Amino acid sequence: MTQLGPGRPRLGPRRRQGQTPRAEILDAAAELFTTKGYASTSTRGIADAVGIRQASLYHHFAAKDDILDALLDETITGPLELARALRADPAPPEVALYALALFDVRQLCAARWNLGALYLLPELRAPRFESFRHRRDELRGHYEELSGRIEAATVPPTAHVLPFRLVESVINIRSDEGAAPSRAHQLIPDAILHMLGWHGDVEGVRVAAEDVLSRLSLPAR
Amino acid sequence: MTQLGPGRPRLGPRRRQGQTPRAEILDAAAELFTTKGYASTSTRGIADAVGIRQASLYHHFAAKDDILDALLDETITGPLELARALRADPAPPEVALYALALFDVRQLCAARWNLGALYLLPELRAPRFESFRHRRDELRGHYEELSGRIEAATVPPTAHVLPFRLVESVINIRSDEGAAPSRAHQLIPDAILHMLGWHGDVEGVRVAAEDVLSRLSLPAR
DNA sequence: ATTATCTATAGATCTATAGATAATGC
DNA sequence: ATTATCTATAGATCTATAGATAATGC
Repeated sequence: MTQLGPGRPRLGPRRRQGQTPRAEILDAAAELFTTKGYASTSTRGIADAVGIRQASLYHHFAAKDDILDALLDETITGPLELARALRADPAPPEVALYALALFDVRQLCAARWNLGALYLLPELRAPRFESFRHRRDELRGHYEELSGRIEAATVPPTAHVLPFRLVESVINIRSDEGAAPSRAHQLIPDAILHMLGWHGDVEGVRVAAEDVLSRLSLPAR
Repeated sequence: MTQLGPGRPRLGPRRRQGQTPRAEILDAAAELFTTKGYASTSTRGIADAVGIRQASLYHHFAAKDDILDALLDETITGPLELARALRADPAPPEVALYALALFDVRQLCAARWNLGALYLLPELRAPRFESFRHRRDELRGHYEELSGRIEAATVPPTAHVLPFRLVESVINIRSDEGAAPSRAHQLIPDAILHMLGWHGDVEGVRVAAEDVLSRLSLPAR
C-alpha cells in the first residue's frame, strides 16, 4: 500500500476512483444509492465498498444524509447555472432550450454512475433535502419558461411541461437498459422540438446551440 | 367500533379505505411507499397508519416485500393485458399505441396514490422483484414494437423508445406537482404522435382508440 | 373451530460517538 | 500537532415469530 499522506494507514488497498478519501466515498455512495436506494444502503455498505471501517466515514461526513446531499449538489449545479446564463442570453428560445437539453442529457449520460436516479429517490421529500428540491424546481421552471416561449400553435400550451420530462427520461433509460442510446444526445433535444410542434431548421438550431454552449464556456463534462 | 366479522377487535377505529384488512394495509402501504420509499417505510409505520399493531400485519402478508409485490402486481396487470390484446388486434399501429398510452395515462392519473412511483423504486432491482421486472419489460417491449411500426421518416428509429418514457413522465409530474395536468389524458398520447413525426388526423386516431378500448372492454379504472 | 387481533420479545441490524493509534509535517 | 484511520460500543431501530385472547360461526 502506498502511503499518500498523513493518517493511520488503511487495513486494505484503495478500491475506488477519486484522489481524496472524500471522492472515494462519493464514488462508492453514488453506485450504491443509485442501484439499491438511499435507505437500503447502509453506511457499513459504503465503507466496505471504499475499503475502510464504517466509523471512518464520519471523519469526512458528519452524517449519512450529507453524503447524498453532496452528490445531489454536484449534479444539479451545472445545468442550473447554464439555465440561469441562458436566461440572460439573446439566443432565441428554441436554441436556448436545445442547448439546455443537450447539455443536461450529455451530463446525465456521461456520469460514471446514473446520478440522475438520485433525483427520483422518494427520500428527497424529507425536509432535509428541501434546498435541493428548490434548486431542481428552479431548473424545471427554466425549462417550462423556454418551452412556453416557442411559438407552435399546433400543440396545446400544457405541452410546455414535457421537455423537462423527456430529458429526465434519460435517467430511466439508463436505469433499465444499462446505458442510454448512443444517439440520445441528438435524439432527445430533437424530439423536444418535434413534440412542441416546432418545424423549423433543426440542423441549424443544433449548430447554434453548440455555439451558445461554447460561448458560455460550459462544455459538457 | 362496529364489529364486522370474526377475530379479536382492534384497539382503535378503522382509518383506511378498503373493505378488508388486506385492502386497508395495501392502501396505507401505497401511501407510505410512494411518498417515503420502500426501505424508509417500516412495518410499524404501515401498521400505525392502518390502526393495528405491527405484528398483526403478518397475519395478512408473510413478509414486507409481499406487500410491495401485491401493489406492483395490481398496477401492471391492466396495461400489460391491454398491450397483449392489442397485439392480436387489427387496429393500425398509431391507433393501438394511442389506445395503450391513453389507458396507461388514465390509470396512472386515476389511482388514489401515485402507484407508478413504485416502478421507480431502486429496491426493485433486488432478485425478489425479478418477476415484476419481466412483466414491465414486456410492456415496454409492446410500446417499442408499436412505435417502431409507425411510419415516419422524419425521425430517427431510436425514437421508438421514447413513447413509453413519455407515459412514465406522468409519474414524475404527479410526484412533483401533486397531480397530473388536467388534460394529460390527451396531452401525452398526442405528444407521442407528434414526437414520432406522425402528421395524420390525430382527432380521428383518438376516436378510433376510444373505440378499440371499449371493444376490448377494458375501460380505464 | 376459525379468525383476526393482541402482547412480548429475539436477533439482527443500523447510525453515530468516544477514544486509541499510526502515519506525516513542522 | 495534525490528520486519517482504527476498535469498541451505546442506543435506537426494524422484521418476524411465538403464543395468548376475544370475537364470530357452526
